[in-house]
Amino acid sequence: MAGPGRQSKLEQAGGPADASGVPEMATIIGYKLRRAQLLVFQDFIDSFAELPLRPAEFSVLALIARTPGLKQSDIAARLGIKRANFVSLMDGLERRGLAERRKAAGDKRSHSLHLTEQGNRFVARMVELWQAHEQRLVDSLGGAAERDRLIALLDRIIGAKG
Amino acid sequence: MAGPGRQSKLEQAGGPADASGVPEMATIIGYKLRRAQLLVFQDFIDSFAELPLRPAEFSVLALIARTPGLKQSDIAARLGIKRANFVSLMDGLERRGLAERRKAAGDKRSHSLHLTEQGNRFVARMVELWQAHEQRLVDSLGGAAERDRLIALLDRIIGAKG
DNA sequence: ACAGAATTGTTATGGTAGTGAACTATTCCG
DNA sequence: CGGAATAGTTCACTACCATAACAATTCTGT
Repeated sequence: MAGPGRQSKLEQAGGPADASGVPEMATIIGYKLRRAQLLVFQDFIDSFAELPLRPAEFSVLALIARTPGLKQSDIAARLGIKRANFVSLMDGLERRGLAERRKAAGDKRSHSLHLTEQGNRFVARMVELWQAHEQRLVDSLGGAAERDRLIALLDRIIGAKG
Repeated sequence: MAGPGRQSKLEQAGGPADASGVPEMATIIGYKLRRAQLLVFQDFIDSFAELPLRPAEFSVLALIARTPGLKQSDIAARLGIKRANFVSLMDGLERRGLAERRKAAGDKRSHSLHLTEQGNRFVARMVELWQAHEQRLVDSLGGAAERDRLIALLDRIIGAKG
């Protein structure tokens, strides 16, 4: 708690800190993470000016495309979306004719989710736009190897939660 | 656009994709970034249950502590906060007696921002709690070297925007 | 010096997400 | 069968972010 004079024990968790230990924002993981994420999402939004599509909608369509027939709760849970919030999201996709709820076979409570024909065409174009966006990111990182390293590091933070 | 049968040109930007090119969420940079950021912020919030303090407030206090006397617009701009939204944020810190607006010397329009005495004590405790949080993150990453690698990769995405 | 442009802080307002509680219909289970 | 659990939905509430407008002040060019 005293003034200056010692400097050995600093630098354990945070990066450069001033005499009082207050960290510089540039060295804080959460801060950098947030800034990077906002920029990536903005680039995503810009990339999809033509469609348009928000990140959450993209993830829902991609998941339905890969695993059609899952019920709403499953899709929502896999994406970390509360089922209450998922309703209006799915309403929007249905209103646009991209996806649809079907009465699930065995369970009259649940809906199984599928793409429509139009949804399939939409997803094809969506994937093209996404690839351009993702390629831009990979380039900024310096290559696919760096992309993999970044994903691996983020996975360590995310841990078992997949 | 045809069916299966070719596979050479895939894997340019995105990771594993199915036959139609739809990416798996686990390989998407923006998705992982968002998930990791949400988890980090949640851990931050939990770490500050005792104070309590939100990430944006933390960043403002840390910046004022390191560079007292800056005017509102400067602090807001450095943190990427619109000055309109900064007002209520600063109101809260002032109401809690942690920071204060002083009439700037040369310019009667602007306010220079400073910590109060209580604010200094608060920041000292805040830094302790933050270090525990950050240490937890560094541990999950596998060490300080991995932290540095992550920051470096995120900086590539952020680019010149600091 | 003075008029017009720019800056600072502020208010008001709207949009978008995300949360928890409560409700209906249905299914599960003892 | 009857109570507990589940799926989807609605609702009220909050947090956050953006834009536009405004008053006070400062800057700038002539």
